[in-house]
This record gives sequence, C-alpha cells and structure tokens, in this order.
Amino acid sequence: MGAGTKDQPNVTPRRVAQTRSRILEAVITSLDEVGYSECSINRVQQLAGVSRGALTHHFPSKEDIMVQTLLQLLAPVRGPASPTEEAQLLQPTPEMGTLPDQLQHLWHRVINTREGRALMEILVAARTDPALSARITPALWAYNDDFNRNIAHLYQASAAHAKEFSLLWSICRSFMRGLHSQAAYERDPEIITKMVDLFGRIMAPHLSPRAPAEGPPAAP
Amino acid sequence: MGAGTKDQPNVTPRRVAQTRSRILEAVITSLDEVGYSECSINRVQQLAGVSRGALTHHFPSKEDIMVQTLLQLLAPVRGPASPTEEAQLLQPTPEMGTLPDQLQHLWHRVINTREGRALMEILVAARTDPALSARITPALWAYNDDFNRNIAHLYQASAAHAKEFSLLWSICRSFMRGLHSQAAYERDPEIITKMVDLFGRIMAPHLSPRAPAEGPPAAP
DNA sequence: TTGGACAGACCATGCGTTCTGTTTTACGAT
DNA sequence: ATCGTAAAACAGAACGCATGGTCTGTCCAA
Repeated sequence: MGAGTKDQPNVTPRRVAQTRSRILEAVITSLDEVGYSECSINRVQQLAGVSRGALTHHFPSKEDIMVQTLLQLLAPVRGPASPTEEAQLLQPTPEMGTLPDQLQHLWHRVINTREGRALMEILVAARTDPALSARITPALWAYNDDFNRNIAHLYQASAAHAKEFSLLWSICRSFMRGLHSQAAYERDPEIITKMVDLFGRIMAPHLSPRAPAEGPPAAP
Repeated sequence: MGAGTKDQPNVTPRRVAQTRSRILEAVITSLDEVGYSECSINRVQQLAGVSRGALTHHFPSKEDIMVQTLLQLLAPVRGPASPTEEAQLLQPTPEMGTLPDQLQHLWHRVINTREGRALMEILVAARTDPALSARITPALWAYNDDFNRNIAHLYQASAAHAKEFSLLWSICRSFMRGLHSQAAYERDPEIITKMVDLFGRIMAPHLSPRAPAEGPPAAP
C-alpha cells in the first residue's frame, strides 16, 4: 500500500483525510437510512469503524458533525473547485437533452440519492435548530449563488421572464425538494417520474438551454 | 348525542376530548417550534399541562402520538366530514381569484402554518421510520384521494393535459412542500412570495378554475 | 364495584460530552 | 543521521442527564 517509494509527505494527511471521510460517509448513510433524530454519535462511530476519540477529535460536537457534513454535501455543486464532480452534476452529459431529460437526471442522480436525502434531513432539522441554522446559512447562500451562476452557463430564461431566471431555477429546486416527502408515500413510484416529466414540459417554454458554445466553466 | 336535557351526561366526554385536544395541540406546536427530534414526551406533557399518566393513557406510545397528530392534521382537508374547516382550506373565498392568488392563499394560510410545518416534520421523520410509515401511509393515500376529489370540483386541467389533472396538483403540492425548506434560508422573505406567484402564473394555463356552478361539495 | 380518566413515581437505556491515556508524526537541535 | 519533544491523531472509559416506557395509586361516574 506504500504510495511513494521516495517520499511520503502526505501519508498522514491522507490517513487523516480518510478518517474524516469515513466519518462523514457514515453520517450521510445514517441520515439517509435512519434520519436525523436517530443519527446518534454512537451509531456514526460504529458505522464508520472509528473510535470515540477519533470522532470527537475531528468533530468536537454533534453540531460540528452536521455542519461539516453539510459542507461536504454542498461542495460538489459549488464553484469549479472540483471540476470532476461538478461535471457529473451540473455539466450535463455531452448531449444535454431537453429540460425534462435534464430534470430527470437531476432527480435520479442528484436529488434522490443518499447525499440528496441526507442534505434534506439536515435542512429540515436546522429549521428548528437556531445554532445549526446560523452556522449553515452562509454556506447555503453561497451554494445558491454558485448554483445560479453555474446554471446560467447552460440555460437562459425566455424573453418573458428575462429577469426571473434564478427564480425559475429556485422553483425547480423547490419542486424537487418537495418530491422527497412525496416519493416516500406514493403508491406507484412511476408517478414521481411522470411528475418530473410533466413539470419539465411545463417549465421548458420558460427555460431554454443555451447554445453549446465552448465552455467557459471548465477552463478557469 | 344531543346534550342532556337537565344534567350534563357528556361532561366527561367533553373533558376527555379537551385533554386529547390539548395534547395534540402541544405536539403540533412542539413539532413546529423544535422539530421532530426534540419533540419529546416530557416536552409535550409540560406544554400541554397534563400529567404523564393522562398522556400515556390516551397515547400509549410515542408512535401513537405521532399517528394521531397526523390524522388530526389531515382531517380538515379530507372528506366533507367537517365542512366548516374544509371551507376555509379548499373552498376558497367567495371570489375565487386566479390560480396565483389561490396558491398564495394555500401557502400563507395552509402550508406555511404551524399545522403545515408540523405535518412536514412528521412526513420527513416517517420516511426513515418503517413502523410509523406503515401506520400513516393509508391515511396519506386517502388524503390524496380526497384532496384530488375535492379540488376537482374547483379546477379543471387544460385540454392538453386532460388526463393529468391530479398530476398537476401533485406538482403544486410538491412545490409547496419544497418551499418549506427553502423559506427558512432565503435571504429575502419576499422571494418566497415571488416564487409562488411566478409558479402560479406558469401553471395557470394548464389549470383553469371551473365555472362557479352551484356547489355539489357542500351538500352530501 | 367496576372500569375509564388521570396523577406521579420509577426504571433501564442511550444520549452527547468530557476526561485521561497511548500511539504516531513533525521538526528543530545536535 | 539521530535524537528529543511537542503536538496531532487516536483509543476508550466515565459522567450526568434526558429519554420513552412501565408501574402503582387515586378519583369519579356508571
């Protein structure tokens, strides 16, 4: 497993990052599978396979755990810090497809995933937790700004709603978020897909994809 | 069931109903203000001003509390059992107004209320609680059916989406649900109102109000 | 006298936090 | 190169406390 034969200056940072990552992954899995109220420190520790000391060393309080988890969940969509993952999420497939296709992609690959559901658990929990809310609000604002800026490279509003572009995408995201609590109780899972499709067709006239000029988002 | 002629034979049933109501109200308030994970039995008991014995007598387990609270929250929108409250919720004001107005009404008076937020807390919590989920799913299905049936008296889909009427309203409800987790973190609260308005204007061409013929919903 | 409505004490369990150790790494002085 | 030492990384026990559930007891109407 030894990485560098000559120098391994990052063997410890790597190990540290791995421990942190294992913990955060366990938090995400727990949030998704048992929800916020059952996402206890004991459960996370056991699932991550780390000791209590390691956990409290990296995250002194439960609030820290949730804040850092949220930051990790928000990171892929944020700025071009990690172009690889961003490409998977917002930079759509080579053929961009219509808006309904794009929304289906967003729902199945981004929103309705372990990470997406975990994010929702934190958002809902933070609504009634002032301390947590205060700590995550700046990150959420920055996330919104980044999302709007990135998505503006790919879509544009119709002439009728020129100045309401970000509002249109906020509506899309709200719809997707609400789908979370709907999907769990729908008789026929196919209905969710149909809802996304119909919603996409309704929104399509107001939100058209940009001509695929060469990409300014990738370069810098 | 009429009141007693002389004495008060229903003084006890009234007292019982009052105790139950005080408990459920306390649950709703707690869910709204501190969320599901902090909605403990002790808190509810203290807020309702009842003893522990009374609480466990009416609701043997915490799961029972949540199930009964959900049923209470769903009751007003369901069948014509209580036409008074239904009138406030779905039977819009004498002048029905446009769809954006109707959605604003729904958001401000139904969804974004103590009861609406409490309902969301239960829905989110039940997603990861199989026992709770199993007990509330039938009620949620019936609620959906009742809602669709009642709203069909007031609106109709455009010709293009004739058979997708209930799907259209499901989209509306999903959007509203998602607004919950958006409203808590929006910089400018006015944006929520703008989102509802724009969404209403986008949906309006596909969901037109029916001509106000005399009402079949009132008479059974 | 019975059973429903309520009152309040009691209990085992799991919670989040804090604390004291032990191992590993980093790094400047030698 | 080697050593010494401080800090980081990790391990695990212990603590105080709130939780949900249970259990016995009291009141009152039927």
